[in-house]
Formats: sequence, structure tokens, C-alpha cells
Amino acid sequence: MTAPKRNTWQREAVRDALSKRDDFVSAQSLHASLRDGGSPIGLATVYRALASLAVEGEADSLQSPEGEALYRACTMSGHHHHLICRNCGLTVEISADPVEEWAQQVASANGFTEPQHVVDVFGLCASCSR
Amino acid sequence: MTAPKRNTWQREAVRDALSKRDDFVSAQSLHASLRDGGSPIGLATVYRALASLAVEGEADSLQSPEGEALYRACTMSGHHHHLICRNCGLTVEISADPVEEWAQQVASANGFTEPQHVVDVFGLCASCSR
DNA sequence: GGTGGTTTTGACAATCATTATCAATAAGCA
DNA sequence: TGCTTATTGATAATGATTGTCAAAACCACC
Repeated sequence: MTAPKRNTWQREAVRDALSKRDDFVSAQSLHASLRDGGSPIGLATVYRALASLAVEGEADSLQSPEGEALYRACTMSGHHHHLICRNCGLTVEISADPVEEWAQQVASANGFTEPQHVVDVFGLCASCSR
Repeated sequence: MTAPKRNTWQREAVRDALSKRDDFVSAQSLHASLRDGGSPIGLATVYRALASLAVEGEADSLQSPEGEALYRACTMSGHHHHLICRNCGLTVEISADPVEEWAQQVASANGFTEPQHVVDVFGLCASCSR
């Protein structure tokens, strides 16, 4: 029933490259990194692999303020959010239980069902604050 | 010092068209509406007017999940967030004091300064839930 | 009301990220 | 090994957004 999936070195390369980064990256820049590292991987493949990883839950994605799609290999399993340095990109994974509850409450209080939410905090990390 | 700004019927038309909508709209669709209404306004002008209104605080903007920039004329002054129906676009403005505090705490707990945050809740409104 | 200096507009080209196309390639399996 | 089919990748296509720049409009000021 479920779509069969094959293991290719390309998908593995994207997974690896992503896990070596500790910040959010765009498909474009990840592709550039891979190419710089000598890999002949195609751009479209990087896009497909990232989208796939995101769907499978192996990567998190968010929209940069400029509208670019950014991806990150996350270590925290399950639902969580991010605290991102807007200068250097340093990213910290955070859980936000109070926010989860709040979102639920606000949604149902207004008659909304099936709430999802986008919650990300941007700031300047300790190093970049100086 | 501050840049002088002139009043043109175009800027006014965009302001009006935006305030007549109670949901988030893209520059493209707002331009289409204006054109349909008989206005000969140019697309680039709509983009510029919306960006300008957003900067001046007369409009709020957010990125759709697809990466499009969406705008809305908000009635609630000051900082607030949105509860948006992902089906029909119905939007409710909400304040989120608990979230503001939480964001502050999380940021400083991790050494981050000048926290900003993106908080939006998507769901299905009462009508669309049926 | 007319005038001039500047801002703003708008048609169009240019960018840039992302997606579709589709023939060639490579997984996984009998 | 050979076959079936998912995947790849070069390239074209799409679509939103921004840059360009001459023409038009705005706004004091006369």
C-alpha cells in the first residue's frame, strides 16, 4: 500500500550533509556544499530529498523571512520549536508545552478545529550579542 | 530627516482594497481584485504599497506555507497574532500574552537577546469544520 | 492658477527559488 | 543475470518578486 522507497547514495548524501550542519539551510546552499565537496548530485534531487525527509519527519522545515524554504536535521524527536540566531544562524531546539496548550485553547475558543501552529523565536545568540 | 511620502490615489486604493478584505491576501490577488474593479493600477505599485504599509505598521504580513507573502489590514493595534482558517482564510486577531512571556524566558534562558517571534495558528474554522 | 523639482508610477525585463519534464540510470527482486 | 519500476539529473517552465527608467503626478511655492 505504502509507496515503496529505494535507497540511493544521493538520498544518503543529503541526509549526511544536513546532519553535519547545525543550522537551517536552504536547498540551494546545501546543493552548493555537496557540489563543493565533490559530489555530482543534481539540484532537483536535493530538493526532492529534502522535501521527502521533511515529510518523513527526519528534518524540520521553516520559511525564512525572505520566503526561502530552510531545512534542518533535528535531534529532538516529536513536536518542537526553534530558537534561531538571526545573525549567525545558530539554532536551539526547544519544547513549548505552554504554547501547545495555549494554541489549543485559543483555537477551540474561536470554534477552530485541527489546530496547527508556526512558532519560532528569532534573536541574537550570546556570541552575536556582543 | 524621515523620508517624505506623497498621497497618491494608488496608495489609497491599495489601503482601501486591503481594508475591505478580512483575510490575508497576496499582492498578486489584491492586484487582480483592483483590476477587476476597474482600476488600472500597476502590479509593481501594489507590491510597493503593500511593503510600505507593512513597514508603517498599517498592515501585517506573513508568509504562507507556500512561501507567498500575504498581507492584511489589522484592526488590533500593537503586537498581536493570528488564527487563520486554512480552508477559507478567515482570520481572527488574537493577543497572546502567555506566549510573549514564554518567548522572552526561553530566549534569555539560552543567552539570546532581542527576541522576536513568529506565532501563527492555522486550523479549520467552525463553518469549514463541517 | 501656473511652475519646477522630486517622488511615484507602470510596463517590462531580470532574478531567483522551486517544480515539471522526460529520457537515461540504477535499485531491488525473481 | 535480467526485468520492472522508482529515481536521477539536465533543462525548461513556472511564478512571485524586484530592478529599471522614462513618463506622469504630487506638492509646495510663486
